[in-house]
Amino acid sequence: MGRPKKEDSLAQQDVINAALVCIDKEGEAALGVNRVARELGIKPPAIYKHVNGKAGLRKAVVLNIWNDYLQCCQGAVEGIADTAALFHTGAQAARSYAQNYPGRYAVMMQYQMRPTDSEEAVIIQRSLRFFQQALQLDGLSEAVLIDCMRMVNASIYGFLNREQMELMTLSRSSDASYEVMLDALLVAIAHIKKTAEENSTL
Amino acid sequence: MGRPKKEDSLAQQDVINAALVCIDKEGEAALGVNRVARELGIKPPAIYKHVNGKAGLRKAVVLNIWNDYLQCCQGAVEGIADTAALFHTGAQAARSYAQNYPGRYAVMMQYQMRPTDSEEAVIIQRSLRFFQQALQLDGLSEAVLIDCMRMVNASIYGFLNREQMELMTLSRSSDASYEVMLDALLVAIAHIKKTAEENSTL
DNA sequence: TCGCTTTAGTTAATAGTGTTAACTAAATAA
DNA sequence: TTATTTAGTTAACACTATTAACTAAAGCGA
Repeated sequence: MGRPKKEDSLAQQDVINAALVCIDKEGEAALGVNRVARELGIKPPAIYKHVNGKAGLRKAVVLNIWNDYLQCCQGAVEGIADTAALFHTGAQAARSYAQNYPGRYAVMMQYQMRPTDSEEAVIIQRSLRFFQQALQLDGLSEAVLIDCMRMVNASIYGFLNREQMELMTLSRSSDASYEVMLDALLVAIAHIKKTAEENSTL
Repeated sequence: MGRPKKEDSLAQQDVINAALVCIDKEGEAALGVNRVARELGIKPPAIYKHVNGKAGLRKAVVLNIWNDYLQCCQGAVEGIADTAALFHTGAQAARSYAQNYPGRYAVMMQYQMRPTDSEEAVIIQRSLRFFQQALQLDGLSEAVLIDCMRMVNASIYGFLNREQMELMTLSRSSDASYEVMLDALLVAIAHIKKTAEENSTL
């Protein structure tokens, strides 16, 4: 049946890679059909043979970035035993990624993930699991676990976002503020666990 | 000299109001020259007589939303004395605004504020002052104060953002998680203050 | 080998965005 | 009244995303 593959023709991954180049060079706004086609040296309509328009391009690129990001973070914490060290290292890895690839980070975080989409749901699960395992929140009730995860995710995401928005202009080093926040979060988690235990044994 | 004002001609505030209507009806993407002109019943180029293109429109609308938002939050905490109650009420007001006006909140938060711009700098100062006074962090060193403010802002901003991204789909009530986080943040702040004191008296 | 089919790419066209320039008409100030 | 100012217009241009129709090359089966 016809023409299944040719060696030098473009694959979907080539389109994604070109999009990443665009994003790294020019930021989130460079993620568009026309701009990426220009990068590939083809005309815009040809992209539709590899990806489903702008929406499909965005989705494919976002999933790719998320996988890369999670792999980075997972790799950074490999082999660490101590909980606090694990958490700090993971959080630092996340911040490093955001600083090394600000465009990718912005694209990834601004994308509205849909738990209804099976591929995106997998990523959501993996990303939740990352800090969950880093914090070793095992023997907890469902509600307490969720509360802790929501707080940690919100705080770290929020900090990195405010930093990317260049809203950390005050004299104080943001590196130091981040470390202070991570320590404080561990205390906050301990507090959440403690009050939950108290309420359950009343 | 000519024609200073006419009663029924459009003013800049009319353009901003029309933009707010668009945003409330259709979300952040509706903030554009063409869409707003349609809402006003004029042709797109006429908007340039009142506002400096898309960038000027965005800026004017964002400043307007920020003022409205801060007024809302300030009004909510008026007359409250207890620190914890003040913080909780302020944080709840912020969340209510985000829930009542998701489009405005998205526009406001995605806008890259520039401390170099005098009008935007005023807003940044006011917004920082809000949680600072709500937490009554008076007798602290500059560094500790900044660390606390950065953590609180990051956590609250992050939580509201994750919520708007519809990433709080788990069974657990997000209202409850928010309350738990606010309590935990107060504990975290106390911890930051304490360790700072210990380090300074070593 | 010859053709048939598939497919990556093309051109052309449509609809939407933001923006500038040139013009019109009305309202005011002199 | 006359001159000036200005809110709005139309026309045009440069982008964006997208579809339809076409081209040409690659592979499959005969």
